[in-house]
Amino acid sequence: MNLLRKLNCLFHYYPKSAPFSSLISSFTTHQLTLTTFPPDPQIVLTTLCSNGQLKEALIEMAARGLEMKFESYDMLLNACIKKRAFREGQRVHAHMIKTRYLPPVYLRNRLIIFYSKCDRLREARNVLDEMPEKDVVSWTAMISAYSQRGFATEALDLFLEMLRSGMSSNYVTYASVLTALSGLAALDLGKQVHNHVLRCKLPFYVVLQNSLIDMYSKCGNLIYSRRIFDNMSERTVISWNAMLVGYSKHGMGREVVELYKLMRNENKIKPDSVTLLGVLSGCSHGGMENVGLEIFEEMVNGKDEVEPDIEHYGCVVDLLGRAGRVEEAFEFIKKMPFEPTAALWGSLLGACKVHSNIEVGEFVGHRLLEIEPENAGNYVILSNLYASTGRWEDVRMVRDLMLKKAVKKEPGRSWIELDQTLHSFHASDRSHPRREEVFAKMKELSIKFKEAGYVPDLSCVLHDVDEEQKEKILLGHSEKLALTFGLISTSDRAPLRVIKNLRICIDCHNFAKFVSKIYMREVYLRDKNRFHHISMGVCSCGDYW
DNA sequence: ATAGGGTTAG
Repeated sequence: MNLLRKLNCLFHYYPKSAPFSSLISSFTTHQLTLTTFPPDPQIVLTTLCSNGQLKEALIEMAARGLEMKFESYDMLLNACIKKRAFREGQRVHAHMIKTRYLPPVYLRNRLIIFYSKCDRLREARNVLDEMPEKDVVSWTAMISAYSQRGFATEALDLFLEMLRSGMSSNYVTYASVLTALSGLAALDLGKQVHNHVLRCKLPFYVVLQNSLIDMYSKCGNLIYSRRIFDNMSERTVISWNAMLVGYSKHGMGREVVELYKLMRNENKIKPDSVTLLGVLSGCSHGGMENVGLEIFEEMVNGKDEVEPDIEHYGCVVDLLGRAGRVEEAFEFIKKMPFEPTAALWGSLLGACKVHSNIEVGEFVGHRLLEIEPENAGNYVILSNLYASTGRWEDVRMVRDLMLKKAVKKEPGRSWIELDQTLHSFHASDRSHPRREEVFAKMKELSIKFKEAGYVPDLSCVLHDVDEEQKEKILLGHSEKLALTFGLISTSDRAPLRVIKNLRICIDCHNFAKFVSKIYMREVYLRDKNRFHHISMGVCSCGDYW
């Protein structure tokens, strides 16, 4: 330990670019008083790696050529993982190949983890595919890499491949698979995995329980989440956060605040930054502005509490905006101790749209187009704002700007799970085997709903086409297709659960209300941000989202 | 060389 520190001090006397081995030989002659010289090369590497001196460590690696060992590679890779140093890690990998070193499973797993932490999933997958033998960690590391980055189908495919190969899973594998299912909101599949986990009679793992809480809430079944939460004999802050965020995403402000109070009263687990994000956004989505503002006030004044960071300030902008206090939100942004981010302006712009505040909205919108010109959503909201106040020339101006900048919108997709199968639709999708039935039903619904008072909101269509064409485009929106498909494929009164990868459009939201009212269906719509629970024509989001 | 891979937020 002392030696390490001494070695480290010595290094600073030499130019950093000098090859390491020459450096050592040069000072061994002067420093004979030091205890164990020449130093063990492993200790040299250890020191460099633990100091994060990657460049020097790589020079040492090159100098050692074939003498690199398991421990040396392990050390280097771990340092690269910690620093997310892609280039450096790649050189370590290349060194193994060049020296014909055959890494054992453990080291190959480190390579998979290294590549996936650097966001290089293809490289990670190559390592996995080339492994002569894999263990449970190899598979799990890759599955979780996919799940965490939103590649849910790839994660599931790989999980199936793992099962087929005869490898058995453990609780970490299940937790990763559940994350993938949360992303897809595949409730039935999630339940199946849950059942399987129960049958396996695994011991109690908090991590696994946490991912079950999250899976059920993201699949729209909060009752199950709460049941798991209540039955836990031991909880971590993540358990509380998962439950709080679940209520928040479902717009259940009262439950959020209640659970938060329970957490404070129990006084066993300390809230963290994520807890407060969940509570504040829960108050915002759940229509409890004043409670949220009070909690934020406590954060600002508190002593050993969580210190508010920019995202907490963002929640307050949301809170004020929702309450229609748009000017106040604007002033709040100007006074914050942080530089406002695009996301923060975006939330204010959303509030301006909902409350038709053209003065603030115009300023914020143009500001946003400057700092985030690649985000299509900004153009759409600003254009909708202009449309809602009849400023058609400005609508055209924004649309032209959007065309000029050629911003690409992530294609909207919606899906619905029936009999453990996900049926996915994009706008005006004609690929589904039952498309004819779906389109026939859509026409019927359009007429029926109009009689009941549905007015298509043409301002949701940005294309410059005539009204009839606009209505056609509107009717082809993916969430309407998925809803209609659900309606014709399930029994009367069965609830419908539709998921959309983007935020839901106002017209589709309204359309879903008519579905719920006229067909007496509970409609659960999950969009990018939150859940909409629509019942008898009324939505839990209070029409603000 | 018997661990590592894992859960919440956006």
